Amino acid sequence: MQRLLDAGLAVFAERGYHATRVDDVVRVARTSHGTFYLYFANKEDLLRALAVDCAARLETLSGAIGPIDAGPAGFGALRAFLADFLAVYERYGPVIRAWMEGQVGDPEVDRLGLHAFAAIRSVLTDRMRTVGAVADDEVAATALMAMIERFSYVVASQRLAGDDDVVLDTVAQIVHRGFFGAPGPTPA
Amino acid sequence: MQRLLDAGLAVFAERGYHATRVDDVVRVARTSHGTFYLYFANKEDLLRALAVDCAARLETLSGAIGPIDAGPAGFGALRAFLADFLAVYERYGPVIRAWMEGQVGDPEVDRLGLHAFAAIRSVLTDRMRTVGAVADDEVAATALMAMIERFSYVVASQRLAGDDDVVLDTVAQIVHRGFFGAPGPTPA
Amino acid sequence: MQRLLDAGLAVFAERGYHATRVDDVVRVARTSHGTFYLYFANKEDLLRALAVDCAARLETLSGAIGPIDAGPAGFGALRAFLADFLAVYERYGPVIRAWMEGQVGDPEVDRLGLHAFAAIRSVLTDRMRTVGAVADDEVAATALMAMIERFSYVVASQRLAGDDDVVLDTVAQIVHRGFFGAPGPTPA
Amino acid sequence: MQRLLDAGLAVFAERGYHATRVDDVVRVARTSHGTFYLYFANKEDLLRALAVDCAARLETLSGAIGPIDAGPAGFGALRAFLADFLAVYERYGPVIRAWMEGQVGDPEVDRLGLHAFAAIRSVLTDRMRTVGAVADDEVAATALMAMIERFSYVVASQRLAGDDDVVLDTVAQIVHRGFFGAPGPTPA
DNA sequence: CATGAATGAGTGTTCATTCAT
DNA sequence: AATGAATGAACACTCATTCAT
Repeated sequence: MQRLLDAGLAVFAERGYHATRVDDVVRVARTSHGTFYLYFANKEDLLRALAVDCAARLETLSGAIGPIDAGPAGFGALRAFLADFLAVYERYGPVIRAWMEGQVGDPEVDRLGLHAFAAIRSVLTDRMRTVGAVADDEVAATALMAMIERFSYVVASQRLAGDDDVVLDTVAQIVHRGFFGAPGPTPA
Repeated sequence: MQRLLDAGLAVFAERGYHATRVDDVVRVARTSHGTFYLYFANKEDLLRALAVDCAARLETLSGAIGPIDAGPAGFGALRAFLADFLAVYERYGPVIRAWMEGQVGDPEVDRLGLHAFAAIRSVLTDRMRTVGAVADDEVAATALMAMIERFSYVVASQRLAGDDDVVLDTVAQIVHRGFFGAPGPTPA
Repeated sequence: MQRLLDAGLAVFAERGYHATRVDDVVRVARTSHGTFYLYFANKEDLLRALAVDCAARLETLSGAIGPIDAGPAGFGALRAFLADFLAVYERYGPVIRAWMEGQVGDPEVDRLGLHAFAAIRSVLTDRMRTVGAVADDEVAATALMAMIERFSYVVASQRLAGDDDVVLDTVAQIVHRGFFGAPGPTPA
Repeated sequence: MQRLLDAGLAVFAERGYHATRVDDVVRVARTSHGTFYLYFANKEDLLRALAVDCAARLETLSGAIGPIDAGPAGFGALRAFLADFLAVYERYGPVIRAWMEGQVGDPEVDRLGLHAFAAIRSVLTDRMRTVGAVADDEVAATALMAMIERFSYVVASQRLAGDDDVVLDTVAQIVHRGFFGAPGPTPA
């Protein structure tokens, strides 16, 4: 049931996965405990369902990453990817955080996360492979994902003052230069 | 008491803060429940004590950050800072993760984390202010901290294959170039 | 819920408030811990609920006290009040004892008790004020309540051998004469 | 050890027997847990020791009760007894309350209390037996003791406003008239 | 399909008691 | 005799899960 999925995301976002009680989800979804267990085997299963949705969204997103090179077009592609990722994070933040924090305990949830992130990392390393400007592509891609996740977190939770566009520009700039050594577009 | 602090870090690292039972900590420390509550008011209080220690370590660390400029000396200072942070993370990872994941609920723990990270961010933005190469210093410092924390996590949890030196070089390179636009030392 | 209230009274009566474990109440009520906490926030809350009921019963009772004078009618009114109080005590003894022993720690329970007893004391002093035969009305009313509570206790707990009617007569006699100096009805 | 006995009385008086922790007693007595268990087998044993002392005091007191008749001399004897009892209560209140509330669980404590009170009741019924003015001597004595205990409690805990002499007079008056039907001394 | 009262295993916390020093 | 750190059994309370309606 859609209302339960939405409620789950809302409560996970507010309290975190471990601290949310099924009771909270049920109350926010304006339904009953019985109904919850009609659609989900248990609390973990709700997260699993959300993880499936999120993974699908990220799949689409990673398929749409354009070639990232040292020039302005590459910068644009990178910035677009960051913006897309942020959009997914705004809805599926709790799922992505559960993946990054890696302590849910459910192997299926972990698997979905590892798979989704591996796909993105693989596309990114592929798109940026030509450069060879960094010592280790795998490390670079991991660091990049970490940075993107955190930046999405601080933006999504409004812990970072400032206009979203400037934030996106700044992060894209750092990443672009970090990976290509190119100066990138001059900051406004 | 030292045994309890060590056990706390070990179990928090393995299971995560929410999932660790006092019973686990007590078993690892080879002591009893009674003894635990002799030294700590409750589970949160153990994390608080660890947070105090960790904050002190980070305080020292942030005081030792040298000037970071576009040249090789700046690169060295940055790499040294990353290495130092990683060393702290290797012990206090669970505390730092609790801070980043921000869902412990104890205001004192939060305060310690915010304070410690603000100190580091402030030193970093100060040391790197002259450059003016990024659109927003605050955003840059936040993104930087996020990246450092995640990179420490993947290194500390051995989720990243590869020699630590190469990892440090790669991350330092990305960061240095990202913030200064300089090519940095040629990767080996 | 009614079963829990009854079980609470039964176990409080048998073991005393402090010594009763929630487990006892639950076992007597033939229900589970979960159900207990569904209806009551904690053990104190159960006592509180009982205290509310008891206070209501005493409220009714104190409203029904007739004018108590030196004559046979006054004696009858007093005896009737004692009998009524005893009836309430037979069910709510543990609550009344908790009030008299005054060591529950819950301000709301204390408030209910003080209020209920103040109401009775106030009616009694009012009804008996005309006499002026005692040095201090407030002291007299307090001593009277104490005597009534204890007498109820020993009767309710069968610690006093003898027919209830004789006991009632004896106490009413002592009280009536104590307050009015009148000989009262000749003991049978 | 005397300091432990004193501390026990102090803490029992403040918190009640069930709610006092050995730790409190030890802290007030400025000694250690080890020392406590050097002198007393357990917490109950402390109460038992205090009960022995209190019983001895009451023994003395009950031996000193003079003949109580309807005249002024009887009133004086009664008032003197009340004053003596109050003096004992001021120190041993917690013990007497433990006896009256009858829920300590230790048979020896109960036995001491029952014995001490039985002695007083027996002396009182003996001293007042000649009168024959009440329906049941045993009931009368029980009610009397109850009244005395409560009156001592409210006086000792300063829950009753007013000069102690007036309180003593009032209670003695009520009791004297209650048991003898005599008007007693005119209140001042 | 939907409900929500009932359940009880699991966990945090307390505190009387012990014993090595 | 005195200490106080250590113990663990006992208890209060929570919350994911079930099932009769």
